[in-house]
Amino acid sequence: MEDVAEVVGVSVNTVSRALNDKPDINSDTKKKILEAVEKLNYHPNRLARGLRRQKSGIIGVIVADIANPYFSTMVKGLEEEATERDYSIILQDTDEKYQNEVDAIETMMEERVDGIILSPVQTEAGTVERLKEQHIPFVLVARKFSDIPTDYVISDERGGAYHATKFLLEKGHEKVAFINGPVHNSSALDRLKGYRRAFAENGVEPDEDLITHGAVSTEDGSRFFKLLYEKETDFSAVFAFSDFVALGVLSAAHAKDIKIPDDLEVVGYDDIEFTNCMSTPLPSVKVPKREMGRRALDILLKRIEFKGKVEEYGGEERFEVKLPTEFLERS
Amino acid sequence: MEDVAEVVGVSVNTVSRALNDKPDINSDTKKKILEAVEKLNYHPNRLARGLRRQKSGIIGVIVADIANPYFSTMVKGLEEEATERDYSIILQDTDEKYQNEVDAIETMMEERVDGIILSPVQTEAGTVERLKEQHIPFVLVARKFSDIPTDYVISDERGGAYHATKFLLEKGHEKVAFINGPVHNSSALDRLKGYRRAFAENGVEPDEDLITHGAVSTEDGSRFFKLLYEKETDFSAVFAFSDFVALGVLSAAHAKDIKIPDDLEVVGYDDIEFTNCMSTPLPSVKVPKREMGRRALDILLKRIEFKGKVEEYGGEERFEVKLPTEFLERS
DNA sequence: ATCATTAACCTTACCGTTAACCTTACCGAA
DNA sequence: TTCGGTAAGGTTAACGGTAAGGTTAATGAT
Repeated sequence: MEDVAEVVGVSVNTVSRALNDKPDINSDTKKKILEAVEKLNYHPNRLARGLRRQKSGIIGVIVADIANPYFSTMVKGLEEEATERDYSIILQDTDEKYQNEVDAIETMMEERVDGIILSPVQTEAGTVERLKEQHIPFVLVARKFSDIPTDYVISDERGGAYHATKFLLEKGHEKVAFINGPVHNSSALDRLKGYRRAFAENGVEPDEDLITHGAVSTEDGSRFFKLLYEKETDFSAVFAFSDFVALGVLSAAHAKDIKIPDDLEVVGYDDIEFTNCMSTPLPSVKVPKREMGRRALDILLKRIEFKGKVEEYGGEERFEVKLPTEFLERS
Repeated sequence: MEDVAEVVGVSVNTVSRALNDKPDINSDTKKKILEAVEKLNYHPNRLARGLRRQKSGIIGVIVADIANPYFSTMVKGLEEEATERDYSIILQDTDEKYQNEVDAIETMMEERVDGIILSPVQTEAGTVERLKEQHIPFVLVARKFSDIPTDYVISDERGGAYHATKFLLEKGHEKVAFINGPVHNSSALDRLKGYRRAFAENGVEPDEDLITHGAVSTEDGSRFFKLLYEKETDFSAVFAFSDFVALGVLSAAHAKDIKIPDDLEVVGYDDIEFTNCMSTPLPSVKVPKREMGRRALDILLKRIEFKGKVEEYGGEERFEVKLPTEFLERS
């Protein structure tokens, strides 16, 4: 910046003002400065700016598994919105391990991020509590804690699961197995509620033995299906926690020569791109992943901008966004 | 830091020394300082550290589409390695648009990243030229420029395509259509070489009309397949640029009541998780995506550390890493 | 002619660290 | 005793910006 100032013959401060569209600057001078900036290929130093302004312009993003299209699509939305609004994002992946989440937040605090977007590993809630205590702006995405009030952006998991289950029940299946996600996971819990509601509405009780928890990966899907199948073959449909889990089910079913959808009907969740292209397409629940990312970032920036004004609302106002899901029948 | 210094009764410099494992510090003092750091919940400011050290500790990562598992898995590897080595990563997505790449690099220079990992949009090479000119450490991943020497980490695309094509030829297919990626894309070019080599080795010339370029998405796969099918039905197998493209082919074929693999045999590329789980699994080429990310970061850090010593090797030494691929037959 | 106003700058200090250099007390050797 | 060496610190300046407040010359009103 000093070089630019020297070339133009002004002080560094004037250069700073020119670059930040501040008042008190002649438009001719400004033009000259911008030209010099261009010619010298000058790039303002965001570290220095951040240090002085006490605002890094960086948002921390912590997800459970970036390799999963569910999260990576969300991150895509986040990144788009961030770039549009001149923020950078720092990414960390927890691999669903709580300790990694703790470490990630530590790093982000040192990095002086202006706020955090978090998809929490939900085995413990300590990190979220700490973020609250320390008044670091943050927004949860995809997952929430029902007993801790925070800003969050989720999708209508209950509704999605409800429609998926209802679809199967209406097709005449009475025994619908549910291979659900981990019990601590809020998505899994909400989907279970939707599943139960669909049954309740039909005046039937679901068979509790057909409800299992803990499936995440494709392998889990295969494993859980085999276990269910071996001890209780009395079900004609499976509602899987995710498309990946559903794929595991399909794969295991295929190995056992079970015909889809005649012998067994399977429904997934998340609408991962490919599930539509299979020879027997997998019905699934479409989740607005990208939009979730965008919204979360938007809310976070609101929090950051109005940080001082939180008291105006008694510090109690929350952004609790639930975006609609859509069941895709794929007949 | 000042607070910590005051509590312990030393100067800030001593605190700094304690935190950076520098010499000239008494171990008792150090212990006291670390305790105070803990108690006060002090987090060193990386902005200030970066400013002073002229090293941000941040790596810029630019990919073409983070929502694509190919890239997101790579990023997972990158992130793992970066976290292990105490670097943070800033992520930007170009959406395969060159202008976004230009902007992304601009941002990263302002952010004073210590180096850049780039999967270039290859419609233009200006950004890479500029990175070279400005001596910014960078490593290309997944894609390279054959006419511009740089560090890069890619996979053996030629070999992968060769084996995939050979597989089809050996099964008796003489007419193998190739629905390839964009012509400017180095992966596509290398895969084409592999495709040709397999033919050459068989003493056959591929039918040039069966080679098409420009497919990326599932929709492209469907579209290109339909076009090929309409004007020339004389092929019994398709080698697709990616699993996504292959899915599009399968989907379109299914719509035309073409039986897989009896009427048409399809092979994909990338080994995206799900392709193994379909009722007729899709043969594909396994690419060590995660490993590519890790290696690229490792090389970048070497460059960063030895920045001053490049001259020792005449500034000419390059890291040109080609990781092995593996054809998955999935019989 | 005098003074207040204002546009357009300049000066200074500071953001939180760390590199480089200086200080002090103590110890053993000459 | 005097001196050099060393361990364990302290002091200062600088990294590259920006906020806050001061300066200057021109302008206009009185």
